[in-house]
Amino acid sequence: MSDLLGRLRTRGWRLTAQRRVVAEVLDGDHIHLTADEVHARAVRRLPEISRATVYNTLGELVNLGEVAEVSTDHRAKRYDPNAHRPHHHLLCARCGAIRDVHPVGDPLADLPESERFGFSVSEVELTYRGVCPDCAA
Amino acid sequence: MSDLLGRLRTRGWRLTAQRRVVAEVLDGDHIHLTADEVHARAVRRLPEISRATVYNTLGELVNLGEVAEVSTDHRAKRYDPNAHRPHHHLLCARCGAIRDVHPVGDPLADLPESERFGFSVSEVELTYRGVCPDCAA
DNA sequence: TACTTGACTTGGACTTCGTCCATTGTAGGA
DNA sequence: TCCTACAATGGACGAAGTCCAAGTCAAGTA
Repeated sequence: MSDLLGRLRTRGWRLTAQRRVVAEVLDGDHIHLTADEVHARAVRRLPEISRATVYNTLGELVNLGEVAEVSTDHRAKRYDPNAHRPHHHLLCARCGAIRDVHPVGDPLADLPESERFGFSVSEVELTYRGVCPDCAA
Repeated sequence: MSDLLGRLRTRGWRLTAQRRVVAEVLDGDHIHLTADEVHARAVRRLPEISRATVYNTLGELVNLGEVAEVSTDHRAKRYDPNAHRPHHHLLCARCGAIRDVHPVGDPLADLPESERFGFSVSEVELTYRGVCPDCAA
């Protein structure tokens, strides 16, 4: 995620105050925010920024592969700035907390040809569910 | 899923026309329906059934472990009556089609203790994404 | 069989998350 | 500095899902 802005500029991204702020918010250690949380934090730095712009910008960042969307069932989608290092997610069924995890092995290789039904499979998403230490206490 | 109704009755479920219809709809080969699709099909058999009842009933079936919820990112949740035989999903990024698949190996075992961060992990959900033969054509 | 009661259903209002669009603003090249 | 195509705005809209007060009914009891 570092030097995200530089990378985007070379791809022809027009650099506006709003986009800069959204990128900065994601770049913090506030990981896995919802769009509304991103908006709330963005507003602290740029009070006039609109929800629509936050959604637009997040959508573009996802398309560009700079940010990953995570659907957790816990209502709103979350945005994960750690899109460059492949990883999966571990989430707490009680409070919705998310952690990035790195399982060993390659789940893609575990899907035999006979189980692919003619699909060209390109991606795997692995979500572990459990109870986090705080909620277990 | 067979004899679902019998199983539910022994668990103290009150058997109403509405619940019976929802169970029947899921029991068909129409797999992975959204709540609205379930409602649409239920209405064909029982015109007065309300959306709220469909949502309630689906929620109960999920709690009882008879039906699994699948979040596909493609907007609405889908309901999978095949909850008794563990499996994962393969879905088409273009049209949203879903298939049940059975990868080899156990992804739970692939998450080392050091990557569990104190969570008690109990479940894994594995989603393969790709393009189905129809959409590739 | 009729009665009773607590569980179930209803439908409409409401909430949340997200998209759309016409208008206004502005980044960055000439 | 000026132009213009791209971006931002905000308010209306839409889809998915939840909530609730009032009415209904399954099934246990007599």
